[in-house]
Amino acid sequence: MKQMLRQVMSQTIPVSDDEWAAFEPHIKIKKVQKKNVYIHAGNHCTEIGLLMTGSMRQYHLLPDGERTTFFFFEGDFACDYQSIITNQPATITIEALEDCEVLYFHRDVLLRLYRLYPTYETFGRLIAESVYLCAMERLNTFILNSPEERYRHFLNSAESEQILTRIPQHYIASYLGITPVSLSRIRSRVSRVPRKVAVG
Amino acid sequence: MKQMLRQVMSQTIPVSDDEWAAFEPHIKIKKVQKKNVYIHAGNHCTEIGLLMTGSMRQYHLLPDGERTTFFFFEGDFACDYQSIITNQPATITIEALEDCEVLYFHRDVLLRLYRLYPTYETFGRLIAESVYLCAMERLNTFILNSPEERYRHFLNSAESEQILTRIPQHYIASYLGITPVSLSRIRSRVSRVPRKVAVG
DNA sequence: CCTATTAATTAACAATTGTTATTGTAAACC
DNA sequence: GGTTTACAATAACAATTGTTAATTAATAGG
Repeated sequence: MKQMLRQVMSQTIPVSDDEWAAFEPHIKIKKVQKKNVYIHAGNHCTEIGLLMTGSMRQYHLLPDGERTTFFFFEGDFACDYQSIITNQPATITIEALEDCEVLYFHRDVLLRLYRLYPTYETFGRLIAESVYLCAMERLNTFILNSPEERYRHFLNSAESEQILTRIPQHYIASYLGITPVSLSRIRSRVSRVPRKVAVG
Repeated sequence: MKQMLRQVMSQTIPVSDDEWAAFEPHIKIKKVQKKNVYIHAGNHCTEIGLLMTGSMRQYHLLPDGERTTFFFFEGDFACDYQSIITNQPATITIEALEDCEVLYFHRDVLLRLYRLYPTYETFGRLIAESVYLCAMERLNTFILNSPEERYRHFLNSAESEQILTRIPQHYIASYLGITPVSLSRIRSRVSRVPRKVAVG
């Protein structure tokens, strides 16, 4: 079971047996039932979870409702990474959309491993870098594209596969930064006209 | 002169004398004149520059024009960090808005230091984390706020000080994800009405 | 100092999105 | 199975932004 975490980490950097031995005892397992909250906004996020089964939704609570900002599936690390980094209270809430099984460990375990093993420090850097790349890609779709372009872009992305089949549409709309009504309109527009292209 | 780089790095993590000695010889200086391009989109970005004097603008080239996505001032690291991380061609262009002096070093120098000194590896992680935090903060203003709210948010941010005094408004508009015309309208709206608040 | 160029404001109109409400559909629960 | 609840599609209207163009202001160069 815990080997799954080692395997996921190995996709980033190989972990030797003794490096793993220093980590393995600190890994725990929990279940989060559908509709239950895994990370609470306002609390300090101290644990990092690897989603084994199920799916989760991340959202911000605003004066006028919630905005969904991310989805987690099998093999994803679920946490408020900003809270992990800064040790400030979480600004987002993560809730289970399906029954979930989570491997998790305490933030401090990772910080200790950073100091003890160069491999983990490198792992930490590579994770931070890859998470940065994801953030920039997402940021760019907001800065460079209109909502309709963003939806088309989303359809062509690798992530859309899972999301389209497992996530309700109004959460997807929120994730794309628009209202459910607007997404529905865009969808009907997109299905009628393949693409708007300048013609010479 | 080069000590300035050491000082900037020390804000993140202290660098010992011999760690610095391994780095210092690889640091070079160049000048970039106003309106000249420092990083070219399409080229591999292999150098990381620390801006000593002057200011720069980062932008994407799109079919229908350019979108300004960042500004650099004294003490900022100027590079296409995505290109540095992935070793893929740069997607952004960086040009000098004022005459600039830049301390710079090759990407490979940093990668070698990562392997040789844990301190630099840790530095690399902390930089990646802090750059991630910036990206997320910016992303959130796009996801959670309307253009007008984004402008108000920008006015209250620390970065706005420098930007408002040294950057032309149409670049700021682009940076906020709107047209110059729209920013002008928002400004006149904002100056007339302090804020739109729900009243009971 | 004057001119040429670039930037910012304003206005009018088009296009898109947000908002609210209604209808139809699907899922969940008893 | 029938009811309730949640979800998606559609329509009508308001609000905001994009677009184009004209005017004014500021800047740069000779």
